[in-house]
Amino acid sequence: MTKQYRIGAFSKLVGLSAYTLRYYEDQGLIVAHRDANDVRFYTEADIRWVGFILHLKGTGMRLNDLKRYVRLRAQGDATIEERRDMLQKVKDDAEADIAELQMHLQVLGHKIDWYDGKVDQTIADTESFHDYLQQFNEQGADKDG
Amino acid sequence: MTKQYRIGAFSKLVGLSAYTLRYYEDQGLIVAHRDANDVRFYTEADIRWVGFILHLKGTGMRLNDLKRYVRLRAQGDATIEERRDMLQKVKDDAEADIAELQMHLQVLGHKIDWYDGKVDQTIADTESFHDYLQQFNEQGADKDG
DNA sequence: ACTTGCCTTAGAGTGCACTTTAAGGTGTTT
DNA sequence: AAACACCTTAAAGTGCACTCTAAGGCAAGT
Repeated sequence: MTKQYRIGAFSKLVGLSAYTLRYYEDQGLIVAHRDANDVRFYTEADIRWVGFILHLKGTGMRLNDLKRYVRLRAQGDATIEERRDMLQKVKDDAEADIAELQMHLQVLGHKIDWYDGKVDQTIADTESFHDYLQQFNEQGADKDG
Repeated sequence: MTKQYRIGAFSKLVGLSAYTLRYYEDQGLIVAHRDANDVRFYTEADIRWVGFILHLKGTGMRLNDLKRYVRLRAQGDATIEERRDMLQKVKDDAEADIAELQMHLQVLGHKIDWYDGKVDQTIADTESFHDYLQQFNEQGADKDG
């Protein structure tokens, strides 16, 4: 009834190489089904599971943590809180990363503006980027990161 | 007059190991000054330069691109536009990364909410995360990412 | 018959950015 | 005199997540 995919087709579907799918299986992240000839096949549910793995990886979760998450999942509902907390930490970390990234981007943006000023002469030839930056730095800035 | 720092002190100041500072110098990213005994020293201006390098690295710029940037910088004002364009690309890429990250984070957030619902019983024991997710997916969603 | 797609294990290779070691040295401080 | 901070070059090691090769073998399609 529900569609089945062998590793080649599944690979294209989820955007991971067949190598990587076997590697993830080795690592215990995925369990493939097998046909009568021991050939792997995957179903719609596996698409969703790999999709979720990719969301987790996409937020910066490491394979080791992913493995722990999968082990907890296998232990059933008793581990729901622990899994929730894992995800919360991943989320908090990712949000901190974004905040830091945006801080760096702000400086980058100023530098680009400064270059634009140099090119169209609205910034004096003699003004250094450091001096130019001061105006965005007037008060309330921390010294580092 | 202006303060000088040897590699150990400078290392603590900028948060890079002495190894890394020498490595960056090898790679042409930094030029250290030398005293009469060939011992490296750094000044306030070097703090600012390393700071800027860290902003660039912080937005995901690779060492190879950083090297190219530094080479262009050494060639003077004629390369300003090229440098501007490099930074713009780094910025655009980083912003795309953030957008993707936030997309992943949204799913993560939903999963956390779903766990919370399981824990306090506001979500039926039988409801799958996939079904739960559908409500945020009503229309206008692309299939992937 | 041959090609294609899949299977196995074990191990090597890749890319990036460091990080450390080895094995010698100089100069300053305690 | 010993400890400490620094210097050199060249090379090896680390961590992560793949990525690929080797060398064998099955099963289905053309």
